[in-house]
Amino acid sequence: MARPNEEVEALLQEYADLIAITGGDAFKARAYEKAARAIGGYPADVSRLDPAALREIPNVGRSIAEKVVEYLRTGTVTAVEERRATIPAGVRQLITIPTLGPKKAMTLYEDLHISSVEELTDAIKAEKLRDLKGFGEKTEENILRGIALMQRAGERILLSAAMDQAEDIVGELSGIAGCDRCAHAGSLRRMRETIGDIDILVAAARSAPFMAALTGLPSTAEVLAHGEKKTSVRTVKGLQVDLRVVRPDAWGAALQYFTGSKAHNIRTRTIAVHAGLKLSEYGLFETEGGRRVASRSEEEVYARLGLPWIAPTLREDRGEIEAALRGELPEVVTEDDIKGDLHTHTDLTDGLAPLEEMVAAAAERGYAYYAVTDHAPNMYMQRMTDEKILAQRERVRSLDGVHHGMRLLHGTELNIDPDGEVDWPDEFLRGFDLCVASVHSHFGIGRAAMTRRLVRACENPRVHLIGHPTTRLLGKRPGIDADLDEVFAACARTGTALEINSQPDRLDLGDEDILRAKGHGAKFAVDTDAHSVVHLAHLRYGVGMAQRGWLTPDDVINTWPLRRLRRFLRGDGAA
DNA sequence: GCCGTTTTCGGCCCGACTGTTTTCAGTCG
Repeated sequence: MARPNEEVEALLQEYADLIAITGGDAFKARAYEKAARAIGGYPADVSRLDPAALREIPNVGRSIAEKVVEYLRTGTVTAVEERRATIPAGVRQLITIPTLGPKKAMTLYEDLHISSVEELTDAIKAEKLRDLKGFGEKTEENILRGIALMQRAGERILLSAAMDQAEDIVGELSGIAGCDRCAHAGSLRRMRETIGDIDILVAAARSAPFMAALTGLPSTAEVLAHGEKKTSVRTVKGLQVDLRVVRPDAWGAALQYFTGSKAHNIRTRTIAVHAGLKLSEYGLFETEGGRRVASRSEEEVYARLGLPWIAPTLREDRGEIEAALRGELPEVVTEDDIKGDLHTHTDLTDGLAPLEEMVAAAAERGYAYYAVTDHAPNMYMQRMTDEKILAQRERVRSLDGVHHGMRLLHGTELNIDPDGEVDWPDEFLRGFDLCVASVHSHFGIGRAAMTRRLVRACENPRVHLIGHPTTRLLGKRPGIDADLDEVFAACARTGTALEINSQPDRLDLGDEDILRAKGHGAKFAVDTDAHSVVHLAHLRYGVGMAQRGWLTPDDVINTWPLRRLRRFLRGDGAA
């Protein structure tokens, strides 16, 4: 099951949505939203907290603490159930469509009895919406575009959500007697940004206990297939899970088989055929006579094909086979290589945790350095001022080196306006150790203007790093329209790094863009953009993207020792 | 509903954009 904090977060968020849709007090809805985020980002497991400790969480008071306790004890909350009963679940689905909020959703339900995305699509096609007050042709177009975007994401879910579910299942199966090995494979192991289904592999002499365990999990909603070698289920969240059980001596061949993309596997099997061999999930066999020549480990299988072990994140047939054959496979960056996070927030702006907690948690991760980069004034809602950021700088300086010698960088996340300008004048920006600059609004200014905007930001000598460069939100918002090749070239020319933002719904840059940017000679920073302590652990997903983009530690500035990083930030060439 | 006092109510992230409207509601960050 998901972390209890996340379950509670989802429940409170749903309650907030229901309040908003049914026209309840907007501040009350906001209060539940804030509490939901605070609990989702709270480091301690809420299911282990008593009511008094729950109220220690910011934005959690008596009423919400009681609801959390009720949920943890009974699995439901009466108040939420009552609201649910007043409105079909599909109406809440409607507000996930971009440009469609609670007010419009309620109008659609009350006036046209629309309570699903399908009904909404039909109503638009029948031109029924344009007669409603507040709706028009443009509204219809925007809604249709939003629906199309959601459907293109299809049934795939975010990498992080799939990873959580997979790790729960692997945890369960690993505890069963007779389990020799257990791991996730497939696109999840390759760290694709979204996941269609989860592949789990077990090595064991007997398969039955594992198959039974999977079908019996509380998260299993439906059994799609149930056999000796393979079992498939659908979870309550609608995700398909395929479990394969193989004998321990076939582990490596099975893992290789179930990890590679289809294209990568075709390549490896073809290599086998040319070598007089046959590769399957059970091993690498001689075509003549059928003797098994490799199967125990992936390394053994690849070696017998004349290849080094290839990192799972590279197995997409994007040139990794050729590179391996030439002995030019990159030593991709790993989570262990990352020496610090260069884009993080605190509760001075929209983060959840105070500076001291973020810094302490970062130090626990073993970082050598850590940058605090709260929002600058042009994100008006954050109400940043010169005084506030300078006061924070004093606090940052006082914490420098305090935890395990971890060094602190004081930075900010600037807002790139439509002209490519940023928040503060040059003189004030000089006071920061590090400036991230990001696009947060005006997404539709046109390709030429957007390209110019980003290039100008790169050319600003105070800007070190372009945050979430395309500003895409997976399944919600496409990336900006810009000539990215021109932007990447500007980054390489000016010594401005590109962020690989690890937030699971961003993963921005994505792998294809990373490959292109690397081709231009740009450098990168893998950051979490953490708004709470728990977000710091999202780094793994950004590292996954970096690997899929073939990046080595030398390409990633926050793997570098602080001295080299500082040279880069000062603009001394490519450091 | 939460928070912080000005201790028990009043304020709560605030401005911009879009598409509707004919002066503004809804959505977004």
